Amino acid sequence: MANMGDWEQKNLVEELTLGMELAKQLQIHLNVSSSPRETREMLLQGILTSYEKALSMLNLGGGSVAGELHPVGGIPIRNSESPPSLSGSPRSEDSDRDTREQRHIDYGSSSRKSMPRWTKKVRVNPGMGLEGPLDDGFSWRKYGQKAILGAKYPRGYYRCTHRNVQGCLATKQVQRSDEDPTIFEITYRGRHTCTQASNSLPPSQLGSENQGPTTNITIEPQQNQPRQENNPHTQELLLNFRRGLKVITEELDSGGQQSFPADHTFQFPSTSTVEPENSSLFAPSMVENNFIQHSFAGNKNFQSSEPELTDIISVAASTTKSPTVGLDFPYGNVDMDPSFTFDSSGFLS
DNA sequence: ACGATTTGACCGCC
DNA sequence: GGCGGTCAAATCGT
Repeated sequence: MANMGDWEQKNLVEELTLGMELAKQLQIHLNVSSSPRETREMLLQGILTSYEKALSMLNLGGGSVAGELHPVGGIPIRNSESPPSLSGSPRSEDSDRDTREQRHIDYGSSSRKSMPRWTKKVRVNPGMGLEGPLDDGFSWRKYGQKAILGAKYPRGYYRCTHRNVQGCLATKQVQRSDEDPTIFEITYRGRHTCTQASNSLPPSQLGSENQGPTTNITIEPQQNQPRQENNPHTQELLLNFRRGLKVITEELDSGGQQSFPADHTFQFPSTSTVEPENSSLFAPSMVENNFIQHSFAGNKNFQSSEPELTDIISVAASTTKSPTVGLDFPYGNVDMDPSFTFDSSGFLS
């Protein structure tokens, strides 16, 4: 606490640095005719987001400049910790993407002391399944499930698979929204300290936990920081980004530790095609239709499918494997096979 | 056989 | 005391 100011400044710098990096990438892409427009737009979006965030930081409390982050609960924004590094919303880019995620910064509660915590909401398309949103690129292991007072659905507790091995304390909670069963709130706590997780990069590249093996975006940590905290937030965002998913930050709370953005670089392969990656987990069709961006909130229709969704989620959450290209699971295929079962509770059975 | 999931019990905080 | 979160034994799946 004493140094909040420092934090802010640091985050601000990081944000701006990220923006600069993106700008550089964009510059490169502008010179490459083969560079897909989409990529450029994404980069541009990232830059804008970065600026918006930076401005928000400067205006602290002033509501978001662009209106992207809303502290939950309408918080007076205390700048306490660090804002997400990259959270912005890659705008609502297109519409269709399968899932929509929203993140929230949770500034206030510091229940589990010290641990940064951020929540994101993920909407899943009912008929299709899981996928995307839930797969954040990390390997999670479910260690509990509990009915929450007032909540219609139970909350699932997950921790990093490498907890014992590498002491990674990252955990996450997945809870389905009562209101809109298609929405799941995923709260992350702590950051990954494991070498990484699920995504798996080839050993040679280890050190970067990003999920970027594939397609569009890759983040590369600096050498100095072999294992940096993986801020799920960011990480996921990037993941989604690369997948073309829509990510909206709603709530975040970070305890501040990371220096994330500054060290990463986005890389977009010129041809971003979405690919193999999706193939394993996301069927193309799913990817495209998975989400309807409207809000079908309130549809009771979905309710019928709730169980499925939940299952899906849990599965996805737990499995969290990373699809894709050959380098995916370092750990073995363990996580790969979700065989979900449905259960009335709506969670995994 | 190994590792993940399930589920009731236990623990700590409000 | 109640509730959320975690532990751990039993169970399940691969």
